Amino acid sequence: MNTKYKGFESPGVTVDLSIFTVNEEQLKVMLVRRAENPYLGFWSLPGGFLKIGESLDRAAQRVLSEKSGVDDVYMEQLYTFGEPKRDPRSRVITVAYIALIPWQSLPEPESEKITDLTWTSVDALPKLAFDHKQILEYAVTRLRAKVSYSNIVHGLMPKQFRLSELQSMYETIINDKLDKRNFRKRMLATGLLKETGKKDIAGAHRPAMLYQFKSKEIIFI
Amino acid sequence: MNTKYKGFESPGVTVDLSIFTVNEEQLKVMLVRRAENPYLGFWSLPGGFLKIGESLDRAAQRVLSEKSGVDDVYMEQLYTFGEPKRDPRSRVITVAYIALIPWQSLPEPESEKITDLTWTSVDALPKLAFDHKQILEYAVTRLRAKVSYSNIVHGLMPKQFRLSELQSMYETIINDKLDKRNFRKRMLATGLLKETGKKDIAGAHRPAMLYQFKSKEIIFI
DNA sequence: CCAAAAGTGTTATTGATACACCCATGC
DNA sequence: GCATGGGTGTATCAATAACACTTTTGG
Repeated sequence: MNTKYKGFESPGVTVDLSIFTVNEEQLKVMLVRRAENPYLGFWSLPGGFLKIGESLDRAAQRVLSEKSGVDDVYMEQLYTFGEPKRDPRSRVITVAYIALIPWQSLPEPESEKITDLTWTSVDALPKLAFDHKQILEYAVTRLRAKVSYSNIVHGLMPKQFRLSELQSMYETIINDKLDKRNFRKRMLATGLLKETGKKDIAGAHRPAMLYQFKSKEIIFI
Repeated sequence: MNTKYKGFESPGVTVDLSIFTVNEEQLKVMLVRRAENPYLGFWSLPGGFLKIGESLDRAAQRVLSEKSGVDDVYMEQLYTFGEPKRDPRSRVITVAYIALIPWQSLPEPESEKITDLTWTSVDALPKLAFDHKQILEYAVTRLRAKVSYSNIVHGLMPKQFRLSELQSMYETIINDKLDKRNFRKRMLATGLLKETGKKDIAGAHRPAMLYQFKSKEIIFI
């Protein structure tokens, strides 16, 4: 039931998050299984109602933190979806956000929760509740576009990484191969990276220099 | 007063529009004078409450049409602003839109309305109600950015125009001078324009070819 | 003939792309 | 010594930027 506000019926307001990570060379998104109607049992984007004293960003942070157990990750508002019939119960508009979490930052899942939360490749999505498929497609489009004109991948990388890992991150998201020499040249030319002095000695091969981003800033390139 | 929805108090939802036009080589935005509290008498962005059966886009269209008398112009969602204190009465979130209207498409203002609606240069803004200054700054930033990587200026041009008028439009928005030869070369190279065959013979100078956009599509360049 | 805006090409610079081999390590 | 990934430079091509004069008209 919607209620009157200043003579206008007031819609419900939610936030919904497309929380991305990259693992096993796949772009994955967090889905949660709905525990109530409508769409009981369907997978959906994590979300929740806006609390009355809470900013939109803060509501998104709250949902992120509740579901992922992490905080202090890259997040941005995506778009606001407000078709009248998008929620069959009553009028609900949703402010969609994108969040990025490095796979290495995710806490181990508690085994009991494992059936109602999952990380799914964006190329193998199940049926989703509401208009969440549309929202997610929009989020993936934005993410893919932004990768090519910003250093937004920062939000998906661990603190320290090899350049080959960074390249793999780009390749996974844009779904294309890049030239190694050109990639390294371009990345180092941005001046956004610094060597850590450490070397990664895992594996039977020449050790790799580890890099990190100089700053958290997301910059258009 | 906000009211409960599913156990959550539900905020009010409005749409607010930054409606731009260009005239006298200035980027101008429509402001309306508030006729009620809060901010009685202040200038503000045109806006209104979302009606319960209405999509967000449609609400924005309605406001646009009511205030400007035009329809069928370029419009896009900008961002959703939801700080808890942005409206002193109670919780209201607003979905902001950008709209572009060619100056030539605007109907003549009726003289009685002239005191509560104005087109103001974005470089000479009065104090605005609510957080409308912040919203408008964000809108201007988006518009300026988008001009350089899309043909969004289409939304501000009349049906037919000289290339020098198109160049002037770009220069006004990005607030910089462009090289005439390079500009014309680049514009024609996009393939988005076509000659109309007509010539503009106004003024004591060589007549100019008139061009128009082949399609309404906004394209990233 | 003068003022005003229209129209037009070439060169230099910069950035993007294509491409193949040697290096350091673990086993 | 071999398999694995790390690391490096040059040549070509494409896009962008800089730059000045002639043309057509009205008055």
